[in-house]
Amino acid sequence: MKRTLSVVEYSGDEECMASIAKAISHPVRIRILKLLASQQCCFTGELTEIIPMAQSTISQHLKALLDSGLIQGEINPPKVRYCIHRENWLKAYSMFGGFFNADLACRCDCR
Amino acid sequence: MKRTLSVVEYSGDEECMASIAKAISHPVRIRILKLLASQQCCFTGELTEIIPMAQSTISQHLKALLDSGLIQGEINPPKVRYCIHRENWLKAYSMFGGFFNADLACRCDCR
DNA sequence: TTTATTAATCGTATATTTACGATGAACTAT
DNA sequence: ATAGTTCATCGTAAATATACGATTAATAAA
Repeated sequence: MKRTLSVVEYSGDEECMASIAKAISHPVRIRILKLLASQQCCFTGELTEIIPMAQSTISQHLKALLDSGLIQGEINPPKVRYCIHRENWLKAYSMFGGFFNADLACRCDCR
Repeated sequence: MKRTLSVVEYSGDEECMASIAKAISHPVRIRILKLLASQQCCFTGELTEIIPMAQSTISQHLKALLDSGLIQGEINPPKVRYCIHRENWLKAYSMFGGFFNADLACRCDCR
């Protein structure tokens, strides 16, 4: 992309919110998170049985979730066990909670 | 994209979460929402003064936010006034709140 | 009527995302 | 050693996202 205007600088919070939002911006990643969170399959390979997608695609989505910090993986040869990353999950909870807090929601008088 | 496997079906909730997450998956859209929510510039043109990006790009991001339902626009010629969409904002609040609810966060015993 | 202002939309270039199959690495079991 | 299992990574094709400048549409002001 051309960027002839000055590059916009964002705050750490803005970058962080955006990157977590991006991690959950695909329905299959939401499903994976729900499955992990509800403990239906902390053990991994099950995901590829439950979700009708190529194994490589699931793996790619898991990597995206790992990179976001929302999950963690534990190698348990030859399997890998994925879990919600509790600490970051709670951070996300408060971050989104703060962002969508009702008090912030438009104090203006449009309609 | 090739899709030789069966197409994955998602729930309405999954689709909805994902589409709102996608709307806030770019830091400039988060900034716009914060500006609107904090009432610093409900009146629009100010955004293009505050944010160093081409007017067409800002407009494009506003459209994305409109499509997500998180904001609404009121034509007030020759200007347009944007606002948080209160009702959908509250929906998003409870949706994300429910999703990231601490109780769901990994009941498994990894580490 | 002409000109100015505001904001959307068009056209376009580039980057990123998403999906797949194929392959490779790490480890188990035979 | 050989074969099997599990999962990540590579290569690639197609779709989508992101940025820009140019243009257009709608309205107000002159």
